[in-house]
Amino acid sequence: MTVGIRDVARAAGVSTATVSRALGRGPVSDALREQVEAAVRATGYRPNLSARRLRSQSAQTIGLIVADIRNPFFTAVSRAVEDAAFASGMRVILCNTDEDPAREAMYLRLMEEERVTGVIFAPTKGTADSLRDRPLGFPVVLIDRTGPPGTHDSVVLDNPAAGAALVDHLVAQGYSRIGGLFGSTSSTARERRAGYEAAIARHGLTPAIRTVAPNAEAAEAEARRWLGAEDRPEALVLSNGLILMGAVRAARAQGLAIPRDLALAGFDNEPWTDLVEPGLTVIEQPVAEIGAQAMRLLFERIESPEQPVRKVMLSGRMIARGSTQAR
Amino acid sequence: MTVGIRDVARAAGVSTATVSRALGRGPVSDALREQVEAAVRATGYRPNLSARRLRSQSAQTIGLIVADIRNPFFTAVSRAVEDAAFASGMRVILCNTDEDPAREAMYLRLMEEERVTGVIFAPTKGTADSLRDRPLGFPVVLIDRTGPPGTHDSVVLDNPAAGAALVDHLVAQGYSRIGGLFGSTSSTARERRAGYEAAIARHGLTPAIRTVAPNAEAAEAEARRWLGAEDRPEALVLSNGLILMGAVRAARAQGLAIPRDLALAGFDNEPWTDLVEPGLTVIEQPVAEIGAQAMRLLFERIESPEQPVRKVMLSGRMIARGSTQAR
DNA sequence: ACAGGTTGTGAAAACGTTTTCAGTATCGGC
DNA sequence: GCCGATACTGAAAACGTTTTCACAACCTGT
Repeated sequence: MTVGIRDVARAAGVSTATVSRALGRGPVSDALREQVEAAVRATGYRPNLSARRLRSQSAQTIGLIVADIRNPFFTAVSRAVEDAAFASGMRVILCNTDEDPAREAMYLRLMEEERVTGVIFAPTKGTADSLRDRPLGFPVVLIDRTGPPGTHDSVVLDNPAAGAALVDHLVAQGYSRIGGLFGSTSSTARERRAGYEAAIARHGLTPAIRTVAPNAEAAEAEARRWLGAEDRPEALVLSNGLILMGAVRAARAQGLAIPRDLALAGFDNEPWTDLVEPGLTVIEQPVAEIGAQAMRLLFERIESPEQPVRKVMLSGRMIARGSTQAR
Repeated sequence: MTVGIRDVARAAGVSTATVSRALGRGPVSDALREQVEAAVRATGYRPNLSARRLRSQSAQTIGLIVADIRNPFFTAVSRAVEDAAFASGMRVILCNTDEDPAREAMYLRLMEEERVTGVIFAPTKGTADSLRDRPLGFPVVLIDRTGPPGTHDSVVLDNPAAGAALVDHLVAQGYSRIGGLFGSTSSTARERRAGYEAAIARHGLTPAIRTVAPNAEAAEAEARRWLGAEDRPEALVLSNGLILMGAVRAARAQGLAIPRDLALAGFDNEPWTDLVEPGLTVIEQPVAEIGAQAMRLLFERIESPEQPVRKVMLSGRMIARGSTQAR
C-alpha cells in the first residue's frame, strides 16, 4: 500500500542502500543520485521517521517541557527554541505541564520513551529537587527555574537582583509599605522573593509576603483578600505576568486607583502591560535570549557530556511605567 | 547498554512475546503479568516508541498545526485538543506555522513522515485551497478556517453572523461610518468581512475596508495610517485579537479617545480586553468547544473514513463593553 | 472419553529504514 | 603492467518492538 524505500529502489534500478545514501549523506555517484531523486518524485516516497529513528538510534528531537503554555513568557521562549532547533535540523516536542508534578513525570517518561536527544525543562520546585536522583537517558537544560546547584545546566534570570530592583524602585518612588505576592511552585518565585526580602531589609522596611498558585485566577482571589484586609500594602511586587494580571483585576474589583491607592510592579513585559491605564512597571525578560542560550547549552552538552555543569544568568531590564509613579 | 524488551523477558523468565502482551493488552496469566511487571520495575525498562510505532504501524499521535502560537485563541484551542487526545491515549505534536505557507508545507510533510493518525489544522487561505488536491496519508480536520466546501471536516465559528453582529451592534449604538480591518491570510477573515459587508449594505451604509497581515504590529501600522487619513471612520471592526490590539495601540498613538473619537469592536475575548480602559467589545469564541469538536470529528473520521464530510459551525457570543458605548 | 473450543505461551517473522561488510571498478604511482 | 588506495555499490544484518503461527494445556458439553 504505502510506498517504501524498496519501491524507490526498484523504480530507480538500484539497491535500497543506495537510495538511503542518496537521501542522506553518503558516497553516491551523481548519476545514481539523480536517478534516485527522480524515483522519489515519481513514487511520492516519504521516509518513515519511526523506522529511521529506530535504525539510526538518533531521534534528532528535543523535548521542550514548559509549565504553562498560556504564559506568554513560555510561548516566546518556545519560539526561540524552535527556531534554533530547526536551524540544526531538529524537531521539537512541546509539552505543557500546567505546573502539575504528575504531568511533569508523565512527560519525562514520554521523553525517555521517545529517546529524545535532549530536553529543555521548566520544572516545578519539587520536580527540580528530585531531578538530581532521577537518571534520565538524555541531557537536560533547565530554563527559568533551577534545582539544587550543579546538577543540570540552566539558564535563568538574575531573579534576586530583579526582585530587589523592583523594591528599590518602589522605595525611590516614595513607597514604604511594600508587599510581595509570589508564586508557590517555582524556584524562580523563591529567588525573586529572596531579592525582595533582601532589599526590604536593606531599606529597613517590614516585609509582607503572600504565596499563591501561579495563575491569574488564584492571584486575583488572594490579592482581593489581601487588599480588603486592614494591613493593605501601599505597593505590591508580583512575581510573574499572570499574578500581575490577577493583582490588577483585584485592585479594580476593590475600587483601588493605581497608583494612588496601590502601586504595582511585576514581571514579564507582556503586550497588554502598556495598554492598561496606567501602564504597569515590569521587569522585561530577554525571552529570545533565554531560548537561544538554552539550546546552545543543550547542544554543547550533547557534544561533550562530561563538561562541568554551567549556569547562564541573564539580567532583566526594568521598564518603569505609571503604576509606580512617585507619590 | 540500554535495556530492551529481551532484557525484561530474561529477567522475568518469559519470552519477549509475553512481555509485550503483558504490557499491552493481550491474554496473559495473572502470575506472569506480575512477574513481568516486577521485571520492568527491576530493570527500569522504557519501551522504545519508535520501534513500537514501526511494528504496530500506528503512531497514536495527532498533529496540531496552528497559525500563530502567540494568539491566545490557538493556545486555548490547543489545550482542549490536548486534553481530549490524552483522554484517548494519544500524543499531540504541536506545530506553529506563523501564517507562513512554506512552514505549513514543511509541517504537512513532517506529519506524513511521522505517519500520524490524524491532523487538526488551521491553514492559510492558499494552503486551504490547495489541500483538496494534495493526497495525504491521514484524515484532516480544519479548525477556525476552511477551504472549498466538502473537502475536509471542519469546525468553525459562524463568522458571517459574528461579523454582522458587530456591525448591527455598532449601528444600534449610533455609529454609521464603520470601517473594517481584516486579516489577509485566512478564510475566517474573509467570512467575517463578508458578514460585515452584508450588514453594512443592509443598513444602507458605505463599506470601508482595509486588509492587513494578521499580527499586532502590521495592524497597528495600517490602523495608524487609516486613522491619520481624512476619511477616518467613527468605528472599526477588527477581525481578530491581534488586530484588535494593534488598533488600540494605533488609537492611543493618534491620541484618539475610545469610544468618543473611535469605537472598536473585535474578536476574541482575551484576558486583557476587559483590563484596558474602556473595555473592548468582542465576540467571544467557544475555544474549548472548538478543540473538543475537532477531536470528535477527527476520531469519527478515523473510525469511518468514508462518511460524508461534515462542517460544525459554532456561534460566538458578543460581549458588549465600553469601547462601543452609545454616542 | 472424546470432539471442539478457549486460553496461554514461545519461536520466529515482520515493520522500514540505516549501516556494516564485502566486493568491483577505477585510478595514480611505480 | 602491477599494487595499493579510493570511490562506489549491493546483499544482508540490525534496530526493538508487535504480531502471526503453532502448539500445549485445559475446559465443556455430549
